[in-house]
Amino acid sequence: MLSDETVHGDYIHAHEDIVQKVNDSMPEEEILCDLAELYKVFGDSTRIKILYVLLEAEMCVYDIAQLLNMSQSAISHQLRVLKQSKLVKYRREGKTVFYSLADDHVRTIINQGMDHVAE
Amino acid sequence: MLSDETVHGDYIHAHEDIVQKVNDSMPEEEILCDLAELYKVFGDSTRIKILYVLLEAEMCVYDIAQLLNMSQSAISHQLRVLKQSKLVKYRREGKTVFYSLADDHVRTIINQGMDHVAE
DNA sequence: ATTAAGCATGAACAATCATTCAAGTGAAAG
DNA sequence: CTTTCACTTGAATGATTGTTCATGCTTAAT
Repeated sequence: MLSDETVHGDYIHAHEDIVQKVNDSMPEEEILCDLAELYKVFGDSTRIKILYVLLEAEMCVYDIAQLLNMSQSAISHQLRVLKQSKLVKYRREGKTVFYSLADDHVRTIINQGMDHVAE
Repeated sequence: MLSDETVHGDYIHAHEDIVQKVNDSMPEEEILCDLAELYKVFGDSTRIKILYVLLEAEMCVYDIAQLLNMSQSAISHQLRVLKQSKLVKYRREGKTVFYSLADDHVRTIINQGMDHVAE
């Protein structure tokens, strides 16, 4: 029986050493969830478009809405998500609110993704 | 009236020049949607964990399931998504199927995200 | 051929999410 | 103070999605 196989709990599997090795080098559960949350924000075409727009210039809500052919409410909702994830910041000027990218990190992440999409 | 404002269609807005500039430099709709689709795949904690596991070593479905404390079916479903997005590849050895990262691009994207999460 | 292990797949269900609609702020102008 | 503009917010709704459960497929061994 048992040649290179290992008994572990109730079942048998054949790669105990690998599982052990990987288990040691795994980051905390929470870190990985945060990472997934971050990517989830990028994983919507409306939000990607907004970020792409802001890649070029700071812009007010109404103009973003017009550029993307969407309601100003929809844009505002998504800007809220982007704001909560610290991907954009805003500044008020009279009645108008201007949004812009929070930092250059966002730029890097988007470009990285583009490389993969472009193949 | 109209100082630096511009009439455009039915409404008035104040930043025609910026809108024009951004509109010119926007990639095609389809490219941006592909980009969002890519990030959507990274935007799930189970899939991120799978990718992280494969970052260390190639591994069979059952072992991944055990490592993440999840059913083999759930893992298989997510591996299907990762496969369709060309993020992982597989190789068969007898009854066992070994999965591994498709290329080093995946590694780069994950590390990039980690930088942002770590702040 | 039968059986079992390892994995894939389809339907179903709960949960999450993006948009719309309607109503509510805050700032500036009359 | 009232109105208007730019934007925000909450509830509602339709769509998408991750997991489970049951079943089917592949390979190998008896």
